[in-house]
Amino acid sequence: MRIATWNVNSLTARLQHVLDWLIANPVDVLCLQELKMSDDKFPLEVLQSAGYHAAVFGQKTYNGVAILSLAPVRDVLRNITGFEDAHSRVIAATLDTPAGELRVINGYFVNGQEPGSEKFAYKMRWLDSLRQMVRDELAAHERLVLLGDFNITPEDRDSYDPEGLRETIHHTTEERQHFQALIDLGLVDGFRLFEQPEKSFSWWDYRMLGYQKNRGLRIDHILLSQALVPAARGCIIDRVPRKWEKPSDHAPVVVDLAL
DNA sequence: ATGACAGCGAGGCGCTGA
Repeated sequence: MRIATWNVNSLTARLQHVLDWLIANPVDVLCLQELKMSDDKFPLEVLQSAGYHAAVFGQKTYNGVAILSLAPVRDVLRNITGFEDAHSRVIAATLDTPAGELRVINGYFVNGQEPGSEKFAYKMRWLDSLRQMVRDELAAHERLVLLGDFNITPEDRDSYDPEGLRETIHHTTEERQHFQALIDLGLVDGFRLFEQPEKSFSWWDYRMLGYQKNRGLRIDHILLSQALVPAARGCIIDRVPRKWEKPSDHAPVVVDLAL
């Protein structure tokens, strides 16, 4: 089965891209971030017509996440257990596969704006709470995927300018320690299980011809629990829709699992 | 230090994103 994550930067603005991409890439699961719409605006019928079930956690204007799945979803959780959050940033669900159940946690991680800011402090608190939730989820679900827009470059090679951007947002030691702490729970970066081209990124700034110059960051990730690693067959970033007219600034990331 | 894009909700620009 194939599982994908894509920050669409408004599902209203990107619905046709999502539908077109799904026709070309009929993945089993597509996790979306930055819906920027309330639940009542979610285009459930058109996605059902495309064959997908959906679990949605929307929000007007900002944030919002959803899990689309060919298989029905159950045991849906919204936001981080035990963490009061005004933002809709996390949705978790269980799917049944031929090989057994699979837990999926889809996150739109906090941006953080600038180290030292109140938003950065919120990002750190949010990451602390997320880690506790993932720890508990892993204890309950051996086969688990944590994916989404992490807003963290795990390593220097995940940035177009690691020296110039050192200790700026997405590049700080603190953020990278949080990423590593998630890995230390027993997760593996699916993308790095496989040989990848240098300068592989998943986001490019709209400004200053960022995409054309490949000035990007790899901040969208798919982490696999140890039990899933033997099933991993590949992981790619699909840059194709980033070249479409009026694109999201993020590209989809797709993992192929032999499940 | 600032702005460059884009989307949103206003409301004829400001906020946020990364």
